[in-house]
Amino acid sequence: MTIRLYNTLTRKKEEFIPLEAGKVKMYVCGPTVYNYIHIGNARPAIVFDTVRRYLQYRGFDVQYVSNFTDVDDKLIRAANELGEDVPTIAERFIEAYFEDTSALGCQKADVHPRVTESIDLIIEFIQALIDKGSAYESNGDVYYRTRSFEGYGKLSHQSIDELKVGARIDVGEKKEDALDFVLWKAAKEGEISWNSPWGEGRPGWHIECSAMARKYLGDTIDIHAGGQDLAFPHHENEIAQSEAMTGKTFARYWMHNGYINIDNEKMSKSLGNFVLVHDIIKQIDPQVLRFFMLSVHYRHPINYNDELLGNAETALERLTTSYDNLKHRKQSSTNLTDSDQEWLDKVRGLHQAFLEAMDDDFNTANAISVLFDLSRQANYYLMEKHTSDQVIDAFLKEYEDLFYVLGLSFKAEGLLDEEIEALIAERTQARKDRNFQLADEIRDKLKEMNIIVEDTPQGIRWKRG
RNA sequence: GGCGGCAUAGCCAAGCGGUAAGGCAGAGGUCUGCAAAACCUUUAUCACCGGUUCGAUUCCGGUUGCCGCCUCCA
Repeated sequence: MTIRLYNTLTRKKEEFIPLEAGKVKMYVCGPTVYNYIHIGNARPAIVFDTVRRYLQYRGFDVQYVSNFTDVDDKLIRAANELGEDVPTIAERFIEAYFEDTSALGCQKADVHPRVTESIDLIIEFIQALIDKGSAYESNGDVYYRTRSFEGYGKLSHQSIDELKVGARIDVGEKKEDALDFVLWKAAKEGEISWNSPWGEGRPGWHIECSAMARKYLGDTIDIHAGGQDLAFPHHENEIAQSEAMTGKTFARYWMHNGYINIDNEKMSKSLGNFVLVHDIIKQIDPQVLRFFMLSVHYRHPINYNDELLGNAETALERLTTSYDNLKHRKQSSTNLTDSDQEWLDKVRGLHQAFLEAMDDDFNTANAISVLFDLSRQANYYLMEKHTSDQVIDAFLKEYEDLFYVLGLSFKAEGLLDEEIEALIAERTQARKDRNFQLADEIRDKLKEMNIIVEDTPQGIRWKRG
């Protein structure tokens, strides 16, 4: 079995073969840290975290790098508006980024390089491009000579002349050609800046990824990923910079995730429909957001609204309830019986189905449907009079493995305090006495205390509401 | 104008040559002291028109309707 993934470069699903057997070098474009991340930023974080987890699960040693753009126009503007300096704002939102993505089940990258910590590197990179004739200085700015790169447009599949139609030249820019893009921006009065061979200034946006990817992952990386909108011009420019620099293929597989719409409209500031992760996870379990995003194939657009999120919550509960019920039943399960082998085979079959789904371009939608198959089988099994530890454990382990790969987890229910224990005992006695009125009163009382009790043939089962 | 994507049940969403996975919602039922959980039953001529094929939701062409990129953007 091999993993196949859709490569934007070739517009085909390709078999994934890393450059170096068993190792994957992966670079994911990170956020510009001038605000809390919105759910659109969360999608690549979640999707590519899942890709990483799956590759690791399949035995690859994954080196995962994701940058922070901690200086640019948006940050400078935010700094001016808030009356703070750029580093302060960047630091605050980098911390917030880690909080938010961690709540969403995303693991930290192996390296999170920042532009402001990579200035020397970037300057060297730009200088090398100038030396090779790929870039030129102009009034303190440095531009990339786009037409000098033969393959320009190969990722977005546009010819350079068609692109020219949409290219723009800002007032004050001194480009040789409309398609040229900036590598180094001369500082305006009072702006945060660094000294360079071309005077005070700061890096342009695209150069940072080329420089940092190369430093941490080498000349050629396996997977380069980001939002769909980054394909052009950002990724196209990265290719031009990096390949002009090294003469080697920059990234072998390009992955791009689709957009999120809010009530069928693009999220935008002008519409005022931005949903920040920071806000939404106060209202819902962050896992629900993750589950919701993974329930759609990563390349397709997702529509977001409260109702859909609510559906996802109910759906996820179906899985966690099934898991909890298995755990509860384990207390009364016994030894292996003759028919158990059949169940173990079923679990194994579902495991294979999960791998097949994920091998096919990380089809998490199908992978999740396998989880529902697993819950159905588990629920069937729980209908049996006798259950064995071995089968229950197999189901539990399968749940845990698959949840882990998708970055989901089960809540630990913890222990009950004495008061609640006593109430449950009292209710059990009341039911034994067939005093159902009292039993129901206690059940209501527990419910008010956020404890839901359920009666099963194996005794009381409780969960937090 | 150029490049690309999408159109599947009330809603969401897989499938992409052999007459439609899964979830949510709805209806009916089983189980239960009542519930809950669970299980069973039930809901689709796959936008439209042509073509290729023994056979198309799935491939090709066209039509219509949405959407994205080409400019900062996940």
